[in-house]
Amino acid sequence: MVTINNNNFSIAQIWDSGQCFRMKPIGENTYELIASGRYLKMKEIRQEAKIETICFCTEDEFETFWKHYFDLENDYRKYIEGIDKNDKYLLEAAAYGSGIHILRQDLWEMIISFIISQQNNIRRIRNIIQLLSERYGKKCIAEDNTVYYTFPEPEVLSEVSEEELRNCNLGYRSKYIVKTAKSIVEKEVDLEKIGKMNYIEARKELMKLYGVGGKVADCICLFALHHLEAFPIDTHIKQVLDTNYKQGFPFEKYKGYEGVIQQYIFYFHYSSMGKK
DNA sequence: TCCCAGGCCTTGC
DNA sequence: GCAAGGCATGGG
Repeated sequence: MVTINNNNFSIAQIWDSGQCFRMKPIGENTYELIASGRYLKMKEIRQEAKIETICFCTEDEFETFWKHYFDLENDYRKYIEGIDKNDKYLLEAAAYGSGIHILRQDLWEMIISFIISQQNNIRRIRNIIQLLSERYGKKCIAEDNTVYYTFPEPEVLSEVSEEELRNCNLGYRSKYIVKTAKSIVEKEVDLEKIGKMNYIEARKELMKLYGVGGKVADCICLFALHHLEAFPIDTHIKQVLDTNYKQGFPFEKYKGYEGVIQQYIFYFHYSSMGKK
């Protein structure tokens, strides 16, 4: 068991902000998470402004994997402190989501997850990914005997027919996934190389995948490759920019961490919509 | 019933 | 190069 003492880290907010589709609440302030074949149970304890997060894993597993995964070496206070003091909307958004971190999720999993995300809502995306994992992932048993399923490998999805995949409620996205899985297995698009590219190169390379456009590529860059300068513009962000930043959003003020700012805005706006 | 959800692809100009 | 239309499915 490991305890994180960090007031700018809230597993509840990270779950709620919809950047990770394989996290879910399993009890009061308690969440489970499946990432890169691992299972983690976490509990968030709040006392006034203090946040403690308990991770039910060994010190070794925390140090070698989860710490980096949650980007805990990074102090997010600097991002919030860097916000324009005259920007009331952004100040409020960042205060609301001050516990958000940008996770370092698996590249392949983010590619498929955000292909699924298009024209879709977060609850439905989660259900689809759960179905995919149950049907095409590996069944595993955690130390506390919880059964969980890993995210399906590219080789597996590349062999599934488009028609069969449709049974996971993927709709028209089914063909995107089969084609994308094939181009990755055949290394037309090389994930290892993408991992070493900068933001601009990686984004361009990802857009070679069938079903990956600019917005999805930006999400992959942000949530898997940790290119914090990526600023995905989806329907929520577009609404905010159109109503609160009619003169244009001041990207130049947040150079290098535009994506963190994006997440504060997304979470704030998304929460205000009553979360469909 | 219509509209929308973390858009993208194809077509037509 | 760019604006329209189509696309699966479920929930409000």
